[in-house]
Amino acid sequence: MTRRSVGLIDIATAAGVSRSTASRALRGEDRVSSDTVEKVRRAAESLGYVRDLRASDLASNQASAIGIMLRASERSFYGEIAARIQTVVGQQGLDLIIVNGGDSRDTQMRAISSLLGHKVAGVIIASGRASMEVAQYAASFAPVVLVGLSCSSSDIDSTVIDPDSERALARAVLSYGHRTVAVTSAAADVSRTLYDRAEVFSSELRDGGATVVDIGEAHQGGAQLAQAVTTAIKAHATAIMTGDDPTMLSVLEELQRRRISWPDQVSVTGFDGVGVFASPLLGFTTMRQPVEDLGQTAIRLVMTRIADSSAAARHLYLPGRLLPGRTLGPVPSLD
Amino acid sequence: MTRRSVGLIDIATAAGVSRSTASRALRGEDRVSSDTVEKVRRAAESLGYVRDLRASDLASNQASAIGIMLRASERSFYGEIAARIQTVVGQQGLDLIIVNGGDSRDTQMRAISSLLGHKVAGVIIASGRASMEVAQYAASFAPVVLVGLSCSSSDIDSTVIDPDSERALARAVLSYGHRTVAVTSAAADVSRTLYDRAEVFSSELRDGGATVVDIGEAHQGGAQLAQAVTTAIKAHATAIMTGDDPTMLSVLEELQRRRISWPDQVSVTGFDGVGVFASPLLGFTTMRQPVEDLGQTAIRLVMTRIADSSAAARHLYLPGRLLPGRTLGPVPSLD
DNA sequence: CTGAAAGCGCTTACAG
DNA sequence: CTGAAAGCGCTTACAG
Repeated sequence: MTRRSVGLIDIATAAGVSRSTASRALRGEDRVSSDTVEKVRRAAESLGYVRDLRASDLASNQASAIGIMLRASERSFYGEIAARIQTVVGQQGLDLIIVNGGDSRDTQMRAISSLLGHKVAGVIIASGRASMEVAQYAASFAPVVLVGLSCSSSDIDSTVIDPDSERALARAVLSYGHRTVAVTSAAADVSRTLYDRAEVFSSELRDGGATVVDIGEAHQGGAQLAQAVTTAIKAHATAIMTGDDPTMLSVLEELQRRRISWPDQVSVTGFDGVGVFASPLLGFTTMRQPVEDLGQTAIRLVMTRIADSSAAARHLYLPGRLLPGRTLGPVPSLD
Repeated sequence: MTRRSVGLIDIATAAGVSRSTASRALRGEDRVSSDTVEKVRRAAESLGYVRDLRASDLASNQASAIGIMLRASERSFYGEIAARIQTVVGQQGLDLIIVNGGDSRDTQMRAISSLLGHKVAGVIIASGRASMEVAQYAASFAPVVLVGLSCSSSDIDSTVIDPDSERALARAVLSYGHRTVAVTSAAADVSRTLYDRAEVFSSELRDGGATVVDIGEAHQGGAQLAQAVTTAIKAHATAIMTGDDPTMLSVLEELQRRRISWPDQVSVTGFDGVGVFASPLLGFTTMRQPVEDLGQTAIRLVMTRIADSSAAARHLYLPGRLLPGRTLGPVPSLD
């Protein structure tokens, strides 16, 4: 196993031309005789040449990658988004550098700096915990787009599910007659996304005449989750709306532990509806996020902004799709 | 929004030192007076300097990233692995460049070339469809480790679940009395992993006195899946062993469509057991892959090999954990 | 169509 | 402890 390091000089020599010409031939520029191109290509092929992208990008002042910051341990929703983005980015002939933002402002700052150090053409941030300060910092160096979390910045694009879809889910709960509804929430500085979502749920529920019970964070699992469920039960909530599917699953597991059945005793809804959670077999009532669209839109936004950095920021809302499922049902009749 | 481009010269000037000194101060080398370090750091801070990693790596002949090739649309198992790897890589102060290998040898070759062009310190391949030829090619340039798929190459490390765990799952099926078992398979050139797994299942089942019915590929869904289930039923199989959880889910959905219940009419097993599939609420009988260990081991292997490229290749097998679930049960009694 | 030369933004012996 | 200079592997005006 030889670790060769064949450079441009090597193939230029082999082809009997200058480095300049070799470079031009390899990059497929015109103004190079087809003979030369052929010779150079052949030499590159046989010597196993692979262009050093770092040097190439440096010399030509280009970027061959775009960066994405996410939280490795985040719910699969962001993972799905990342997968779509990866595909689209690849089709554009770019590479994806992925960094783990982690939970704190500091780790996110480091992650972003790393991305910027690689001189990425643009930065995509996909994490419910993203710090706006970090996003703003990144935006002073490169085009930034937020996906899966909204913002109103004038120089950061964003794309996120339409709040109307969140409201639609709340209305679905109302339509089954629920008038005391528990809603999981999150501290704004922990997850802006979950915080906002809880707000939207709550206001829509109240508008529909329901009493909303804030049962706090439940997405952490453990004692907090048990506490949240207890609070919901004590308040005689007939439905529990969670901010994402994993939380819904945890709630259901907790209910099962307590021998409380659904949807006859209590209804539960989730959010995201990606992967397994969308399975009709499992029958979860949830809102499917438009992951494909979100991913593609994110790339489109960042590409547009790379092309024209002075364009006004755009904030695009994409509709979700309600998955009816079987975890939401009518209010239990008082016997 | 100003797109600044502050270079080493700028901060050297601001600090009143040479670029050499500025560079050294920023890199935290000794032999620099603490005054100078302070001045330079301050200047860098205030000017918003971010070191160009491309230039830095180029000049110092170092690599600041490692690369991973996977298939974006692959089952979540690989996604989970990637997430763990991302975390560990970050802890090592490296960045992760992720490329989509796709299905064909050609797309994989391009993906790998791109990684090599970025001069990554090592390459991790995590895709059931990975071409060995491509892996071998990569290995002639950088340390390569395969994760989630086995190989016996002498210059490519690998880490994968222990086949004993696959056998254990087959024995669990046998222990419930099943003697006619359907097994999904895959063409070796489509997914080496699934192909091998089907082989292991089959041989263990036969050793246990069971008749094995090869019902072909079912992980594609659609007509092929329906056909596979039909074949299993016609052969009077009392259990169906699938190669991964998503396939198991598809099979269950198909069974439900046909009003066939489990495990009383037919048992079904999956494989991977990550994320939602491990939920006791859902109760799938599957084998949990040691994703955390696989991810960490992959990094460890690649790091070791970066440090000593002449080390003999290591192939590490990690044990899985049987998740009992409720999709596997006793053979239905003949009424 | 091709080549010599300057330069991309850094690092690092070498000399002081 | 610090600086001038060479060099990392490319690209690209500029001149021919």
